[in-house]
Amino acid sequence: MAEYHPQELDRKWQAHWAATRAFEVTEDPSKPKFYCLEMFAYPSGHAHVGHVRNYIIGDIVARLKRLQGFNVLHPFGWDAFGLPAENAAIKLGIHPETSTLGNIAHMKGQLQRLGISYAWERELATCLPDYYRWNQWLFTRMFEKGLAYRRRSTVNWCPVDNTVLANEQVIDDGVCWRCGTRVVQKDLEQWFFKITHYADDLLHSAEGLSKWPEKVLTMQRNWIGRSEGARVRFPIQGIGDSIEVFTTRIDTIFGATFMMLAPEHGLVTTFAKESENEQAFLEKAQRFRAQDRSGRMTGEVQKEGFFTGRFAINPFTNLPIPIWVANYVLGEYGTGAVMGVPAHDDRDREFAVKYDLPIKDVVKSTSGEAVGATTEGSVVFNSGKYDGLSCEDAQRAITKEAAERGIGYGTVQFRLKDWGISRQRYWGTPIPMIHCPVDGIVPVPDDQLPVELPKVAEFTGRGDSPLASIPEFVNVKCPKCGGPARRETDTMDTFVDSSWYFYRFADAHNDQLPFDPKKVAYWAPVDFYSGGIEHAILHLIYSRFFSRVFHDLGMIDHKEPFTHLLTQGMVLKDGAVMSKSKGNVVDPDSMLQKYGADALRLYVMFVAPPEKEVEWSDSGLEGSFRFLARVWRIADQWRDAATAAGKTAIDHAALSGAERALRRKAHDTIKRVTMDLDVRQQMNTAVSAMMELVNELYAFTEKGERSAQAPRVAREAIESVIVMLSPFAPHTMEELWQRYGHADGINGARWPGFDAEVAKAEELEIPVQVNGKLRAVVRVPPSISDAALQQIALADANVQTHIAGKTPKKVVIVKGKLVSVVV
RNA sequence: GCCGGGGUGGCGAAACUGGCAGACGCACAGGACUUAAAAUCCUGAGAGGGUCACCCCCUCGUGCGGGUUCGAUUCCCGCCCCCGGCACCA
Repeated sequence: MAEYHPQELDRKWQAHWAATRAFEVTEDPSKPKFYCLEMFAYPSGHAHVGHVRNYIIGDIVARLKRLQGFNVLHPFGWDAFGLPAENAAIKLGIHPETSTLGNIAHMKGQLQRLGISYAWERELATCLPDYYRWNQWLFTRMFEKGLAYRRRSTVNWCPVDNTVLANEQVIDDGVCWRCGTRVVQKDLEQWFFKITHYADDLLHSAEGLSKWPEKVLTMQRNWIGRSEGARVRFPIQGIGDSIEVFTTRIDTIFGATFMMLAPEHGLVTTFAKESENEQAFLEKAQRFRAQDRSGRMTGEVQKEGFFTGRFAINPFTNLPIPIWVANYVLGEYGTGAVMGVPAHDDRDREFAVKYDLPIKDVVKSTSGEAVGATTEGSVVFNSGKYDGLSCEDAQRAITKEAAERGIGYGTVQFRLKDWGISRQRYWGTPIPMIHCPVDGIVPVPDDQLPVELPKVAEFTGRGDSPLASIPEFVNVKCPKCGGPARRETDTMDTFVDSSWYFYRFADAHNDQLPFDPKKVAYWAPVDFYSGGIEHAILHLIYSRFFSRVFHDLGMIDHKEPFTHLLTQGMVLKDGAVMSKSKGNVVDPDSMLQKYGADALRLYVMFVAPPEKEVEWSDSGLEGSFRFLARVWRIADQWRDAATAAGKTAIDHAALSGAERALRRKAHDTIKRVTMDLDVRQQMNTAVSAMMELVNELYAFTEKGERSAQAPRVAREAIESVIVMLSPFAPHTMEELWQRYGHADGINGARWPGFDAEVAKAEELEIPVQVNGKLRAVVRVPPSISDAALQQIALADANVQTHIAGKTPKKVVIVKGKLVSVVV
């Protein structure tokens, strides 16, 4: 009897897979392709079981698809740029490259010890020049197309990390997403990607992402935030200028009794100059701006404002209305100015009541009552010739008039903003631009790429871009005029790196282009993508943006990069997400030493559906180990007889009852597991189905009557389990497969098929209800007629008791399912 | 406030199209094996009750209250609670 020693099997088969390059692939047009990908990893140093769950999920899918005959691309890489490495350099004096490459080596070892079937030859790390040069290449393409541009803008500045943060990186109450410090405002020249160019497409194409979680799509829709409305210009009384507002409620424009500017609005300084006390005016506006990110987002801040001294003319009533500066008007949304309609907007009402501004009702319900902010079943009044129109009709008609008069137009406004990508940091992709006093901004020519990161020795943590303090880096010749010029010293947001790495995997070593379009055409889009829900907006919108950019560059023919998205649930320990600081991290390596890789893999798949959060349980892991040992033992017990029995056809009719039952269970299990994995994506129930079959095998071995064909039937059942379980427990199953006489390795095996006839039950157990309550279960052959079934059901003693001599009013028979008697 | 997802035994969960609620596992209990224990194999178990010698039988039970239906964890209406996201976007 062979003992089950999983650690030995882990070593043996991992060495075998590496030696035979078992998971390396090339394009093969004769086979259907499957691109299986897990979100690549930030090399923090150590992966805990919360991280590895994702890789295990992906590996189950990859191995399953291989068994089903697909040519499977399953690569892995490293999101290797980023702040933590640079912060460590400042603190500990270790160069980011040293720590990053060290962390990568360690984590790669962890993944290999789990037996994840990656095509390691395609491994990439974004911090290496042969990757980030293509960020730079793409940046210059986007610059040429006007998709990358520079502008001065107010940015979120983290005083601890000394860097600009994207709006998306400012979380909760206006704090830095990494360090939790309160963000302040600062004006800087910044590079932007024009993601808003694709806002409508990103929104509408989301409808077609049928295999994405609804939750993610909703988050993206909210993020893009499309609003239909109109822009209208209000002339300023006394000067030739005007103020443009955006509104979704132009039907209420006759009720606009004041106007508000965001504190950032360009006219604020103009109005300040003509005020009595310019200094005080500007200070008040400045105070509002400071509230901006911090207080304003929590809703704690009260609505506040002050009168500018100027009036605008409502172009529809022709009445003058006061222009105020208000703290609740956002500078970066719409035009930074809004019309105040206190009767039909809750916020404006609050403001008007506070400052005693006039309130004029212009919308009422069809029955004449006051309506607040609703449009449904409402009509406008007090609105001149538009009186009596529904809100929707009034919107159309008033927009039309505004357009005809040349003072406005219907438009669509998005909440989505262009993506600021400049970072004043060292450990990122240098932005490939040169500032020339003669030629202005000049892109670095392709043949001078990559712009390599210099190996600076000192990290001071000062606020400036570290690259700015390296003269050899900064001082260059202008590519156009050859004169002295300065290099751009900012680096790119690391989300740039992760927005297209999945295409690079299709052609990871190309040194002419980011990828060969033909290779990407074969592999892309990604068929199965899994990762954390925390990337629902940022990474997954940016990637959709980049795929559109590549599409418009003519390099790919699809627009959506990920066909099927799975957001895996976190693994909790003691009710909390695992983290080093909480000290509740479960280290996969210690689990591997105790139970082997397969038990861990099986456990995380069995404990719950993949998208669900789970609480870590040592005894649950032990249970999975017990199951694998059980499979091992039953396979070992039958091995000699089963392999001797060969693979001759089974004479089903000649089997004993117990053998037929086992065979039925085996075929039914294949059916269930195939459905669960393929159609329903429910790995946990697939595992429990296999557990049932193994239990049945034990019962059969213990006491089933056997014919000469018993070993043949056992072999069929056991080999089915070996193959179906191999994605979950590849090391153990490879070993058993070999022990059952297969020299070719389980990679060469085929997913088992099932015989629907054999899988069918020989006898059905039909529940019988009387007045909706279960009263009996009758055993009948599947071929039974309704009439015969009814007769048997009614003949049952307990059924008779509950019918109590009455005549059934109705008998419902659902074929193969149940009999329901109504009396 | 708005949007999304949930609420089923002691615990993780399952129930596919409206058809035997709780598969499978964990923990627990009992038995076999053992000098003993561990491991292993087998058995039991939603709660309550009846007959209790057994086979069985009955009532209740999927957050709460209604409804549709022969029949509801599943569909409809109205609530409660939990988790996640968004939140002055005009």
